[in-house]
Amino acid sequence: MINTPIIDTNNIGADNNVKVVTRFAPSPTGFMHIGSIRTALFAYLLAKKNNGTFILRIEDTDKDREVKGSIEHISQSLKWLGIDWDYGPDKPGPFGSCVQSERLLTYRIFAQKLIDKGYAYPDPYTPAEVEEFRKQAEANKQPFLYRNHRPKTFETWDGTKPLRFKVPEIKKYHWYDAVRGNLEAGEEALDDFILIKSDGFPTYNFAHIIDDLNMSVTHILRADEFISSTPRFLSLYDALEIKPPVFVTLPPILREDHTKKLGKRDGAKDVLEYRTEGFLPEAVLNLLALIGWNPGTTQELFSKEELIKAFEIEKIQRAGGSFNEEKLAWFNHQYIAKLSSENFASHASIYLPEWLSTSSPVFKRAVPTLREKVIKMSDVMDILSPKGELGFIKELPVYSSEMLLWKKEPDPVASITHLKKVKEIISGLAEKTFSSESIKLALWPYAETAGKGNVLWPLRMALTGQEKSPDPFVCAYILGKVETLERIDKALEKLKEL
RNA sequence: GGCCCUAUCGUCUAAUGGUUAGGACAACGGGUUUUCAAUCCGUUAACCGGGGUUCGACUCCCCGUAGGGCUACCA
Repeated sequence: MINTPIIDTNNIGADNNVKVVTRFAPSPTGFMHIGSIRTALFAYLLAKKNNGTFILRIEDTDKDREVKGSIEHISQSLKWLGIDWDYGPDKPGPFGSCVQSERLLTYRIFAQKLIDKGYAYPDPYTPAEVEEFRKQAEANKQPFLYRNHRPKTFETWDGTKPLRFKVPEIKKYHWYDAVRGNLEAGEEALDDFILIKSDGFPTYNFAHIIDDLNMSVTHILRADEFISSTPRFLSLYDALEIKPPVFVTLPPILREDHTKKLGKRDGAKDVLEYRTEGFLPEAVLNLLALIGWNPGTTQELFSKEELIKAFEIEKIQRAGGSFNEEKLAWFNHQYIAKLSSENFASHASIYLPEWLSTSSPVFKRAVPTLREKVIKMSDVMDILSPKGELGFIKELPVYSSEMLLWKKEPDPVASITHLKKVKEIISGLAEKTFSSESIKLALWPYAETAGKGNVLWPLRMALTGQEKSPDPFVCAYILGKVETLERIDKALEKLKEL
């Protein structure tokens, strides 16, 4: 028999009066993988789309892997992206704590229930003995199944040995996944897995099921490595006589060459590294949302609110995708372009060199240009560095007088004439209305008659002394009238040397 | 070894039996331009292979192939 979805996978809140509850359940390992964040995002979107509840649950049942400060790290990562939770480590729910290490009693209670039903027993073997069974099976090219070694009679569990689950019925399981459809697995997928470890902590396999039950989770969103273990979960659901939630399996995020899953060693970054590099949360969120999901339209740019509105389980993809930093850069550029001057300044502030503050007039005049050129916020460092496109702002670089001559028509005498005329025109401009537009407007007629290259190249070089820069009008505006005229004077001196 | 999942341009993806296989990033070319960038316009580029089913398959089925995952007192 094939299980059908228990409830409509979308719009449950609206249709069935059942409140959608999703959760993101990371382990505190100190690293927030981009794929984990994608899982969190989808869980969040599904909950919010249905006016449901999103829970952040910390699965800290493995003391060896735990890294101090991880909860703070996880919280910061999610907050940065605007993925906020209704219940979390800082905010217990009606079901109690959202930190598994603080829920040990609950797992004990359910463990006892299983023992009472005859579905759990202490593992009588030493780890070495179990390992031996495993090796034997491997040598015989057989799948290792602990249940083949299940003791005939069960001892009383005193808590010092691992507590194992006794699979109620060995059978082929069929189940429904909201993304993958009908799935199945053979009997070898079932085994007497460990419920509670000898250190008293539950395993993931056990704890997450109890928590999802207690927290009334309706949809489990998770990566596809859990498909294989789903029969185990189902057999546990059976033993506990509870209905499983809706399984929503997300496609994996692979390396760009698709040779393997994107891991730390393949350059997978912690999500907060993107913040450090100057990516906006909107851009990261947008890109992530589009890996493994899309609205079926040609829309690419989505705000968080638009994502919530558009998100549908049916549009989640089955095949694995990859995280493309070039596209992230494009998204980032889009979002930076939309930033107000004030917001741009606050984002840029930490990357600014010491000589430039966000409150300085020069910076304010440079903002539109910076905003246009920056791909990621940290780029402002390069752009403002001595060799950067706006490096000339701090001070006029040393340049040779020959550079003042336009390559196509190198004429010192003409250049002096042009620069003098340019100086005269700029001098006549009012400081109040000094803008790149007004400067261009004033200079343009002369530049057109005398030749744009002849006039504008020497001017740009006089102001910047460098090969690459914005156009001379912008440069003059950013420098201000006084500085502009000073630099032109210097250039005129240099030209006389020729 | 066993079990499971997946397969459209280089990348992210659309298509749910009938399309000139669409969009985006990247690449390339062009317009604009004193330079670089930005911007605008355009071009190149894909149904993993083989069998079925069907009047008709990217779409459904089977077999290969390739990739991924699980096979822990990790999650």
